[in-house]
Amino acid sequence: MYWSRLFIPTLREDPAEAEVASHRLLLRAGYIRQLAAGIYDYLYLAQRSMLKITQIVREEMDAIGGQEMYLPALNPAEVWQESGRWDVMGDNMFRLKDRFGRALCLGMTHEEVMTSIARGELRSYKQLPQIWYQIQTKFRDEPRPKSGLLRVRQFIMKDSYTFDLTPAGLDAAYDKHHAAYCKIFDRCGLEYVVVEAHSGAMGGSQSHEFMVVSEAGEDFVVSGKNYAANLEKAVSVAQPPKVADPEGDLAPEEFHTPGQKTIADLCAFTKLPETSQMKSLVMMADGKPVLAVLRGDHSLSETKFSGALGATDVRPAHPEEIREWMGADAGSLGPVGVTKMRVLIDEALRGRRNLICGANKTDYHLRHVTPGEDFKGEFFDLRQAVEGDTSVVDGGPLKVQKTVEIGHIFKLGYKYSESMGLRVLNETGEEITPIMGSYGIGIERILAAAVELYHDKDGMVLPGSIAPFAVVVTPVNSADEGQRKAAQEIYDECKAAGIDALFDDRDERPGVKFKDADLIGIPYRITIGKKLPQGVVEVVERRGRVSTDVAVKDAAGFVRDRLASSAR
RNA sequence: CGGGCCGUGGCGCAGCCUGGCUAGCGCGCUUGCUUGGGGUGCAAGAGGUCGCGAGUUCAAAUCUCGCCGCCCCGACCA
Repeated sequence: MYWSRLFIPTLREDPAEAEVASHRLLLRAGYIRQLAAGIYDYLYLAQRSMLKITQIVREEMDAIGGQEMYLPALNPAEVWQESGRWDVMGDNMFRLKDRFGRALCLGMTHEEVMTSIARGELRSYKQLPQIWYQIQTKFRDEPRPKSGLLRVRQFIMKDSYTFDLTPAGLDAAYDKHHAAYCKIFDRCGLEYVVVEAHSGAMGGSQSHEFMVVSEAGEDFVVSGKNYAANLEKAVSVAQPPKVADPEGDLAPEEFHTPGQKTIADLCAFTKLPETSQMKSLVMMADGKPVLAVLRGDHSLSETKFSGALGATDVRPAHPEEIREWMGADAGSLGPVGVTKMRVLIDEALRGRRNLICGANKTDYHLRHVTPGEDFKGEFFDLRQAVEGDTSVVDGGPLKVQKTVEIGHIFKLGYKYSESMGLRVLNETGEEITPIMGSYGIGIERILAAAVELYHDKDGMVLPGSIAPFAVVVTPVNSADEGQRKAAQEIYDECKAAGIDALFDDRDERPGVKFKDADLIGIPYRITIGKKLPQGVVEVVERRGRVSTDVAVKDAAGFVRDRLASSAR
């Protein structure tokens, strides 16, 4: 392609509204433009990258026996009502009506539609297993779109769905996807971690997330040498208390704490660290109050909490509810004497003695409170892991990092096949319900995550497999006929060698061409300049800016070999 | 949905507080010359309903009210 004929609107300055690196660079390098909050135009360069990414995804999905389809983004309400998700999805679902007033929505994911196909067509065990996938646009009315392509309202997803006869079959399909995802992200040149995750509104049992560590991310991952998990789900060993508990069977004792509301206040007031305090949180679980008691320096994992209760809808109680149930305001709450609700105690408080907590009387607290003795409750692991905890696997240190989710795999179980009536006959002629899995990859998140991982002050440093072009051929002086001619020849040879090449034939100063090539992140640049009379050109690798002099006739071959060796 | 910032040629910004004359600056864009290894230099140009609507005033980019949009923090999040 000839750059002078292309639409690559690079900007000299950073766009004001872009904060995270990938957003700033994708705009500046002319990959994308914004149409509205969370809605982007993918211009030529972005589209080229996306096509390369989707091609990798397609190849690896096909390699595990996936069959590509293309389903409607416009869905009738009925299938979503059948699964129950018409209500569950709430405001996150874009909804509309057709001219006859029929309810429709824009698909957020396609379990329902895939299941409707399956139940209409699959009749026999002989037809299973199946792996069906598509690469298609999804719509989610995010409350707060942000960070460029990282959190948007319309995006492209590879979503696949598996139908199996048995749980063992699902395990195999799940493992195939796990392996395929690793290959996909490896080929895209990403560094990522795979973590245990919770399955949220998808339903189902087991789930893993594929995460790229980045400050621009919004999901937290806890990881150590032999362990990695989503923050909401991670289990860990808490740091020991900073101060040993007072010994003996001391009775709870009320003391006046005017204006001391937060744990930090109490630490200062009592001269005891956070680990000697207990915090009490009133939660509403499926409409009923439940008290959660945690160590002062820990916070509640709502995922673990709802899991412990088997509850589906969990939220913090409102101030009025707290007053109604506890007779005191948040800031003076405690578990002693609480009888009207279940009390859940975090495991980190097991065996502790004579701690401090609220007295359920505004401006009063209790000291010498022992869990299990001075108040009763059920012990569960309820807390979020924190930096400084140690691993339950090997005792090693754990860290908490921000990450971007690029893929997610779920064992769905029978949720959709059951609710939507998918059945096949088995070998003995009995009706059985197939078991399902679902698996997603965010296509533009791969691009955005790659930019987050690989950039420098001059622009993107994209992996060759997903860069919009593999090489740019740059004559330094466009007025120099010899340089131009040699550049054209090298460009032609690159094309003949099957390299995705770009010819910078613009009548620009060399600085402009170099800056633009750096900005848009093309992995290799062949510079034709002052060494041409000696029959030499330079091949500059964007990553690391390594420059190699090569003979004109060897330039295309050199780049081809470098690309081949860096693949995978 | 709560809190905060912002909205002025394509991009980045100044002007607004303290109302006043042809609304400025840098970059980009067009034309000509020039230059040619890291965003050349000179010259001449084009391009703006100052987000929208009401109000105050002799007079509004500037003051007041309402609305819209966007970004950031939080809530939320397959």
